Amino acid sequence: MEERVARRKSSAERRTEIVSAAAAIFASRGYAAVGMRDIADAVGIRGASLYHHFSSKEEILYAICLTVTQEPVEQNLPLLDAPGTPTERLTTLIGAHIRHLLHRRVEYVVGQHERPALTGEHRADIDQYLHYYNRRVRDVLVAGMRSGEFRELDPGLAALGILDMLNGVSGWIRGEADDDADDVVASHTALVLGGLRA
Amino acid sequence: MEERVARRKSSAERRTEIVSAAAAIFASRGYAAVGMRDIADAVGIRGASLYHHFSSKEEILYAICLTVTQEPVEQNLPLLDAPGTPTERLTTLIGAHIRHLLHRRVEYVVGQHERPALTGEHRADIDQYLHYYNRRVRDVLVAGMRSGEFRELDPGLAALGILDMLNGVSGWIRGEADDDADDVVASHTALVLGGLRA
DNA sequence: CGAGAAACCTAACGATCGATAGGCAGGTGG
DNA sequence: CCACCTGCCTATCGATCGTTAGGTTTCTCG
Repeated sequence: MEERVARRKSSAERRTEIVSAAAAIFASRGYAAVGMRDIADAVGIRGASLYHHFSSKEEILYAICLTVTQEPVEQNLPLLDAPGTPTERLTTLIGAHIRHLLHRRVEYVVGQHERPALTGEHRADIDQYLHYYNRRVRDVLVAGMRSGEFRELDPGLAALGILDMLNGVSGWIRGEADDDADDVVASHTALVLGGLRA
Repeated sequence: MEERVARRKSSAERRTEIVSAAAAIFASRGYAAVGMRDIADAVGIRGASLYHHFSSKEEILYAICLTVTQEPVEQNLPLLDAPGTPTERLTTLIGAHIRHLLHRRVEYVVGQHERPALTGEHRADIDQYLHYYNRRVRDVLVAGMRSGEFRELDPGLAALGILDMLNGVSGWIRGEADDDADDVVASHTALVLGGLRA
């Protein structure tokens, strides 16, 4: 038996533990319907003790939202700078986006549903990441239209439509393994690039 | 001056007034963060008086969710039964879907964000409408694949992707006039049917 | 015009919320 | 070994929540 006396956790450990536990509860019951005591119960401490790690409930929500806006900007967007045609770069991005979303599924659900609950400053921060991500996707569409690979569509509307389709995956996908993503990545990539028409 | 003494409103008028006022507040601040007194203020009555029209706060949310699930089933889906090729019928549906969404924009925002807050029975009702709508869209995709108009894709995944893209419009569209929808309908229809590729 | 229904009111309930104050214990560096 | 910091505790605050009880005003219809 590897059982030990419950070791005291470091601050960094607790923070990530609280964030992921809160994300799971927020995702299933909604941000405002969850109390600090509910979050505390999930990690085995008392409600008031949460304030040693976060200064408010909204700070926890902010941390969750950051992982689904800052991380994609820092991890997915560099793929758009790699060499290759716009088609190849967009294909790579779609795969990375869906796989990241699968990896942080509950956080995406919270981020998409509870953003209006953020404070002004925090809300502005998150919106800035989202807006930048959107702009970079639009830019690769513009590049593809210039090169003649893509049809002439309104690049802003197309980028919004594509991202809505990708982010919507978090609402219905089951499973968390990378294998579970393969079908969705293949289908959505084909749909975005070629549409339904035979 | 047409100003009259404030006339007492009929029950039916008040109900729709409450629902649309509540939808607007729920959309901007979130369901759980809004109190019955906030809704009452918006229609010029006291918090307790709301209970003469709805038996609970959740009943108001349920009424909002119904308008964005029942109405599309009853108004949009019959278009799929009209004569025409799958391409024509899907095109018609996309236009009707986006225009209905534009007409009930705030209600869509609430319906997509606050569905988890519904009670078991009400939640099941709403999910049933959504599931049926999804199935009918998938069916027209299957019909198109059989006729050779559409490529061979997983029809379930494609239907989910297309509906995510259409419903996502409620998150960023501005304006409520039918003219504002024309560009979005044209762009999204082209994207779904033909994809990005030239 | 009068009676009853309908719409709305004031007042208040128990519960629960986010957050604070102050104390206790266990791990750590001098 | 002791002082200290840190992670967590108990206890509690004031505010606000959804909802109910019971009275008052306005409309409607015979």
